[in-house]
Parts: sequence; C-alpha cells; structure tokens
Amino acid sequence: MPELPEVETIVRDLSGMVTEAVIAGADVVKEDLIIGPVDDFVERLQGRTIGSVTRRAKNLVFDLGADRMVVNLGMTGRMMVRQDSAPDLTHIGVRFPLEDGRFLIYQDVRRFGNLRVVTPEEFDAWSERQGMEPLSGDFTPAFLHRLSRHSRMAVKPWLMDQKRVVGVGNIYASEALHRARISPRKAARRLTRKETTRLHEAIQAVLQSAIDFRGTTLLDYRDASGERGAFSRELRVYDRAGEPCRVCATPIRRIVQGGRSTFYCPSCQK
DNA sequence: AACGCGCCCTGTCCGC
DNA sequence: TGCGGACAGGGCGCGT
Repeated sequence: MPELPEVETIVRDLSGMVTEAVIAGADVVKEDLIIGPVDDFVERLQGRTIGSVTRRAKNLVFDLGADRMVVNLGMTGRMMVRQDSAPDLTHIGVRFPLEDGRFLIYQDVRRFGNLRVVTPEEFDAWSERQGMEPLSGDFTPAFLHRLSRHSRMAVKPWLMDQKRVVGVGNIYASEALHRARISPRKAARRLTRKETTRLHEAIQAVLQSAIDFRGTTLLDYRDASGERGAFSRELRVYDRAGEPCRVCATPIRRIVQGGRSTFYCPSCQK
C-alpha cells in the first residue's frame, strides 16, 4: 500500500509525536514480521529513546542511538500512535508501549511488512544499496535519462523497480506517466531526452503533491493518527478504468504489466 | 545481468 | 447463501 508520500506522511507525523519518547518494550504478537531473532529485536529496543524518525525509500527509520529500527509497511502495514493498547484493533503485529503511557502500534493485515533492528554500519550499507531518492537534489533529468538508456523494460514496471529510483510504486508510476504523457508500455531505453525530462518533473510533482495531500487512501492506508489520505480525489488515472481522462475525456484504460494493474489514457499517452 | 514470474497472506468484491 | 476467481499502495527469490 504505502509508497513514498504515504511513508513520508507517517514519518512526519511520528516525528512530532514520538521523538524523545522512550520505548518501554516490544510485545511481538506476530513473530513472522520480525527479521532476525525476536528476542534480540526486543532486547535492543527496550529502554531506548527515539532520537528521530526519518524515511529511506519506503521504509520508516527510527534512530535509537546505538541501533536503528527499520520498518517496511508492505501492502497493508500501519504505524500508529495510540493512547491505549488498541484493544479494538485486529491484526496487530507489534505493540511498543512507551514510557509516557502511550503505545506505538504496528498493524498489518496481510503481513507483507517487516521490522528489523540494525547497527548504524548495517544501516549505511543497506541504504547504499537502495536506489536514489526522487526528491533529492541528486535526482536530475540527466540522471534519469542516463539510467533509462540500459533497459529494454517497459517504462512503468521499470519505474517501480526500487534499485534505480525509490519510492514510486503502482499508483504514482501510473500517475507520473500520465502527467508526462508517456505510454506505460514504451521501452525505457526508447525514451527521448524530452520525455525523461518531463518524466523527472512529473515524478517530483506528483510525489510532492501527494505529500501535500497526506497520501492516497484506496482501502487500507492510514496515517499515524489513523486518518485517511486525501490524494485519492486527485488521482488522474489510477483506479479510474472506463472513466473519462481529466485532460481529454477519453476513457481510461487498464492493462496488466508484471502482474500489476497499470492505468493510462490511450489518447494522451502514445 | 537483466527480466519475468510465482509466491508470501488476508480480505473484499463480483459473477454464477 | 455459497463458492471460486480476481484483485489489492510491496518485495524477495527463483529460473532462464
């Protein structure tokens, strides 16, 4: 579920809510969510102060001083702050009681998400293996164009591959390509310089706009307070098969690429 | 190396 | 009402 804007929204919220909070413990309800030994995970969290909450790619990163906790939300993961232990919630994966009496709750219906504790050195090594942050200054039209030269893949699944550029998932890949007026089926290496320039601009614009609207909620996504994202209403093509293109009124089409739905306007995106 | 595919898991919706 | 199949914001590991 969560792509860059959703994770960024959660991170900013959590940053204001739990920075300087002390983690009293970790009640691991679903052990398969934890990467590595569960007892080690719990031990390394207990009594630690949350120094900061940041984002790398689609992951939440909690700085705990000696270690870092990295959380990937998968499709249906949620990280929320509650005043109680959230007895009303189903599918709770991990409860983190805070010393001030509140609870940090990790909830995940499908359990595609995961949590792990790593050393700063392990974190840096992992971070270096990730693709580029699309909202960073290093992400330039020239960089995107150079990357695209090598791949015969269709640009839409190509864009979603996190080893190149991170944060763009199924929704924002379709949305960015529509804004850039590029067919999702076009081979990455066939993109012209003008197209990669438009795509660069479209990626940054759609991600920034989605952050401003606090993310997209289709079904499961919730922010750290349990609220929905408002970008759903701003979507131009995603989940709009058969509905008129907001630019030219041509019915939006749905195709499958790499087992995932792609939405596009056959008229705007040649 | 690059790429396509199946799979992990639970819930919902749609057609019959 | 029941049931099978398709589908859902991700990512890993496999084979070719």
